[in-house]
Amino acid sequence: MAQRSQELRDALEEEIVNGVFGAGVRLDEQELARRYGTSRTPIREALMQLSAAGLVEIRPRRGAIAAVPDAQRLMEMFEVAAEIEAMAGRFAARRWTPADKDQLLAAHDACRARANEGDADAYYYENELFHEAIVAAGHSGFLQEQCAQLRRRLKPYRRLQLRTHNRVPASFAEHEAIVAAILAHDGEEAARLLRRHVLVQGDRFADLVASLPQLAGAASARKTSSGL
Amino acid sequence: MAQRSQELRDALEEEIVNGVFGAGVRLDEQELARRYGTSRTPIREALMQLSAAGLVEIRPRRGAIAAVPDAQRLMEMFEVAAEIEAMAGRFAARRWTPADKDQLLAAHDACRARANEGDADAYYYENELFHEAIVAAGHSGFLQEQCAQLRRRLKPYRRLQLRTHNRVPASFAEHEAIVAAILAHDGEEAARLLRRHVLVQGDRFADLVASLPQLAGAASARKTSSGL
DNA sequence: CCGGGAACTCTTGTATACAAGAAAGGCCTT
DNA sequence: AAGGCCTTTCTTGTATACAAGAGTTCCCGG
Repeated sequence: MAQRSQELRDALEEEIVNGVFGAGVRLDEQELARRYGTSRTPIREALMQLSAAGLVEIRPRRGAIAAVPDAQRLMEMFEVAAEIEAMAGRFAARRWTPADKDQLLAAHDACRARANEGDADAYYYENELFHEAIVAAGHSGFLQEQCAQLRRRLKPYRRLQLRTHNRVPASFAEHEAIVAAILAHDGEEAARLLRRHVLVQGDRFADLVASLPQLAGAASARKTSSGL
Repeated sequence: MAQRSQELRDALEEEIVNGVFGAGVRLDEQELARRYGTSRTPIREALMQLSAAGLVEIRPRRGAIAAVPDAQRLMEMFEVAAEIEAMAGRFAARRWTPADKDQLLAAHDACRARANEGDADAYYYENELFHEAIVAAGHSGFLQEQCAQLRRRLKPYRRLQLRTHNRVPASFAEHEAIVAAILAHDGEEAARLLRRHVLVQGDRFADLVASLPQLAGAASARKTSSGL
């Protein structure tokens, strides 16, 4: 059973990632403590963890602010995410086992079902499982953690992408090719396809940025100075 | 001027990364507080940050233990590090500016000088700058941070590698090819070369593991913190 | 002689008290 | 009236006090 400070960390992360706090908003410890019905101590511990994860910036003696990424940084994150997923695909192509194959195909079929229904939100969920299946087939716990962390931070922006551009049919078609490459043990091809697949969302990102005032004006979100 | 808890975070990170605490050793808050001449509060906040960074594991109500990676995980980390550096190379090949080129060549020349002197430790230092120059040329602040974080954690193992296998001449030769590929804007080639370059250290890692009893048997929690 | 359980101890988790720096606002000077 | 300095207040950072769960030990029963 997680301690209070861990629950708070998750709750705060959720709120920050979902943009409940605007870019650069000050996170007052007392206010948060009141809001969550606890003392400042667990709040501080949660903020420390989030600071290490890059979700908040802590300026000594001057409080914590939500480190909402600006457009530039978001692009960089998408770019890295694409490469990391590609890496996972390369690993998966080399190392998949029959069990991994079953998982992958099951996830792929689930995507097909949701795609045919045309439900973007449902597809998004199955899409996540599909990508997780690829990562799992890579058999690298460390890579899995890195993926999960990055994915959590990009989650709201990704979901937005799928919905606004109605990418679902194209996304599913790309999945088809990715599965084929992985099962054929063609790591390079799988990596290339995955890179493009994930990056498409970032490529069109410039359009999205223009439509999101909160992002366009996010000049105050600065690089995290956390050494971690 | 960093706060106490930030200094403590760095100090503890340093000690953990350098293996002052053996694998799985319990980090007693009171003891650490005594040792650093402070109260438990900043210690706890430092541990929280390190937990988010993956350097310690916090088990609820049961204290924190040093999360020293075992051989398997270390391999995974090397593997991911290799891919990430490769990614940086691909970016660099696409985006380098004349200033980046100067930096890269300067770092490369410094490596040459140290390699000719045959000083492995000095070479190791310049080698780090060389790789940092590549990452910088990729012009992605996010990637830069990811690299820095991973590199810090692998640092002690990497240095060990260069010294024990006398890889310096080979390493420098590989640098030569990498520089050429980047300056020729050949991202794929740069990535391929970098992946191999970094991974060599991991490939031979099995040998190293066998020679380090503290790693080979790291599954059990031992109190001998006098290691290395 | 060994296993189970209850009391005890020790550590962690949380709240509160206190110290010290930062922001804000008023007052005095020019 | 404007600008700078001082004071005041508010927030963060650290220490300590307290609560509660986990581990340990020791006794008792089988």
